[in-house]
This record gives sequence, structure tokens and C-alpha cells, in this order.
Amino acid sequence: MTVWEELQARGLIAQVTNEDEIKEMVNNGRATFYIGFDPTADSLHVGHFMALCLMKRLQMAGNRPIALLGGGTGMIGDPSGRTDMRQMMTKETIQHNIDCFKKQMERFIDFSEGKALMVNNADWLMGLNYVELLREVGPHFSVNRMLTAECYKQRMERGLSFLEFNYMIMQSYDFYMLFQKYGCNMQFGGDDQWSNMLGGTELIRRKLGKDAHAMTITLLLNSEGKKMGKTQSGAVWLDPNKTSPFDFYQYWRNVDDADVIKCMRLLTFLPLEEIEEMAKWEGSQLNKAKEVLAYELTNLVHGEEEAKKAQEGARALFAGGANTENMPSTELTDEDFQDGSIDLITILVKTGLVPSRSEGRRAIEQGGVSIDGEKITDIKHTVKKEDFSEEGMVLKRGKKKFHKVCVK
RNA sequence: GGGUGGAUUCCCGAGUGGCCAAAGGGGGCAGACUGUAAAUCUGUUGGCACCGCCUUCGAAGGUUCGAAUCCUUCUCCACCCA
Repeated sequence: MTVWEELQARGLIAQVTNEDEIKEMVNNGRATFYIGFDPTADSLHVGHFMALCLMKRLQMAGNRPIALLGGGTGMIGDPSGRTDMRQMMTKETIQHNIDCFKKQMERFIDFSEGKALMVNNADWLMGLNYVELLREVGPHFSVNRMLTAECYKQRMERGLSFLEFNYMIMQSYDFYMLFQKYGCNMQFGGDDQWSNMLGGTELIRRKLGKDAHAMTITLLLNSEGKKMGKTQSGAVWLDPNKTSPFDFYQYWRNVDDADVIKCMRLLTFLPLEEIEEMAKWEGSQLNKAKEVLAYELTNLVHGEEEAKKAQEGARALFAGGANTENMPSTELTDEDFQDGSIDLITILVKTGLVPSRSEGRRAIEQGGVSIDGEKITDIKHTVKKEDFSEEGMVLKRGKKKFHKVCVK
């Protein structure tokens, strides 16, 4: 099976400019391609992860990837797929984020010996002269056409600033530069990047009379059409300090039945035959598939050891509430006790299981809190210092949130 | 620059002097049912010293016994005209 066939079979490919040529190049390892990453946060997330996996797949097939860090484009902010303007970031934040990105990327992609490149578009964007740029590329962009681009549609109703409007030009310019500097003949990106990417191929054709290609990766959407990799409290991060391996594991462990197989295909490196086998599973059997998915992804992102820990921890907890070391935990000190005891609501707040005392009260009243498996419904419940055993006690909020509490 | 309309709790969106911590929906949280799924049903959803008090309706002032609601100024946004 060729790389191209594999990508297609996995459903990774959304749109392409010229299928035959791209297929030919990719399969024969003749492509030098780039994917841009704007430093919008201090950690990569699942969407980036998909892009990195694609890079890796193509790299393994002999193609040369370029990871482009958006030190310059991050100064502008991509309006694609957004209904409001991004908050402008300071230069310091951008630099910090870039540093974080770099570290994480190096774990996935082999950058040694020129097998892959990492460049920053700040290198050429920041020194641009406005008038010169306008004269150089301005004539090749039609405002009329830009405005009809899908990525601006949403913004036409709510307002689009000139700053953001220029994002497409910057991204096009990136491709144009990379094409000349590194012979980069292909660009990949999320499906929401399509119009920006076409801007680049157009610019190259008009300026240089050469062909460049673009391909987009399927956006990871759940069965309801919403972006995956997001939780109530934000994105699912790859940085273990922002999303712990356990939470990361749990996120995938809890995906909808309807999405498991899709996630397997798009995100894991498991052989397709194996995935097809699992696709036949039904009902509660799918639970096993979810375990596989969660384990595989945690393994890829955090390594085997963390993946095992997360899996064992989860199994233990859900099977019977056995205590494990890698549960989030909190230590109480003498100051937390009054007359040798502490009330439950205070503990809940301290552990962060609830954001406020009101919510803690509510959770208890509704029967959502238990200590060592025993449901507590009295909001005045207190715990004596002596009651804490050596291993501490396990506090549970709702069905899936556990926390260990010990005394110093 | 001129005109018009707007800014309400996590989001959308009602509310035009007291009955407003603010309808309704979405989302979230919790319970039941389950497979750590979905769907469904129920409760809940500003904070606290919780039958009471405190802080919220773009910001700051003002009128009033009393303001999310009225007045003034300001900020921001959308649309129309230039």
C-alpha cells in the first residue's frame, strides 16, 4: 500500500489541488512540504498532533517536511474559522510559545541531518517593507476574490479588520518564500486553511510561473460536527503540565461510540486491517476499542510508561476504587484543621474538585460526592484528622473525578 | 466625519422603574438508567457566614424612597451614508 493510499484510506485527506501530481510526488518521496503552526498557545494540541502525524508518515515515505513556526503570522492572527478577532499577542508571548512548540515537535519529528527543517516566518516577514511588499505581491491579489473566500465568509457579517484580512497574504508569501528558499512545492494544513493555501499556490504561479500544490487534512470533528479535542475547560493539550496524561487518556477513553473508529484511523498508527477488525465491533464491545484508542494515543504523546500508568489507574478506579499513586492529590497541613477536624466543603475547594463553596454544597446535596466510596449527603460533614489513613483518602466527585487527600 | 441600531449572567436571548440573581433555549454540573458511550428523565447552574446578606445587566457619574430599565458623558460593535 502506498503512502497516498494509506492517507486516503484513513480519511486524512480533505481537499487537494491536483491529485495525480501530488500522489506521484508523495509516493516517490519527492515532495518537500510544509505545514504552518501559529504560536497561539504555549502548547500544541490535538489538531497540531494530527498535522505532526501526517508529517511523520510522509517523512517515513522519504519526503522532506518543513515545520514552519508562525513567529510572523502570529503577530497578525488568522481569521479563518473564527467569528471574533483573536486577542493580539505580545512579542514575548509569541517567542515563548514558539519555544514550547519547538520542544514538543522535536519529540515527534526527526529533525536531524536535514531530514526535516524547522523555520520561523518571522525571519522574512518581520523585515518586510510595506510599500515594497505591496508592489511585489499586491497586484496579484484580487480583493473581490479574497472577499468571497470561505474563510472570510463568517467574518463578513461580524466584522473583519484590515489586520486579519492581510493574514492570507502573509501565508501566501510564506509559501512563496519557502518555494524559493527550500524548493518547497507543497503545503499541508487544516481544512480551514484551504483558501489561505490556495493564495500561496496562486502567488507562486503568478510570480514564478511554477506549479505548487496544496492539500488539506480532514478536521477532526465528532459525529455532531463539532471540533474534537476540546473540553469545557479548553483544549486537550499535549503538554503534560496542561493536560495530565491521565486526563488525556480519559478524554479518548470517553469519546462517543460513533467516533472511536474514525479517531483510530485519523490519529493512530495502528495498521488499517486491525482498525477494520475493530470497526465490526458493536455495543459494549466498543468499550474495548476506546481503551485501545486511549492507550495508543497516550503512548504516542506521552510515552509507554505514562500510557500504562494512565490505563492501570483508570482500570483500578473504575473497577472498584482501588487507590493508586498517580491520582491527583492534595496534602493538608495542620493549619487546615480546626479543633482537629475539617469540613468536607473546605476539602473539596482545596482539592479543586469544585470551584466554589456554593458548588461544593450543591454537589454534596445532590449526592455527587463520596469519600472512600461512601456517599456523603450532609453538607456539614466534617472529617477528623485521625480519620485520615496512611494512604490518605479518596474523594470522588461525580462519576469520573477522583482526588486523593492526605495529611502531612 | 454624519446617521441608525446595539452592548444583559458561560453562550444565545427575553426583560423598558419596584414582584429581578434576572424568562426561555443551549451548554455545564449532579442524580437515575447504562458500557467510564449515546439517547432519555429529574434536579441544579453568581458568591458567601445559604430560610439572611453581598456583588452582577459595556464604563463612569446623575435622577429616584427604589434603576438592567430614566438622564449625561465615555468606550466598543454592527449597518447605512461619505
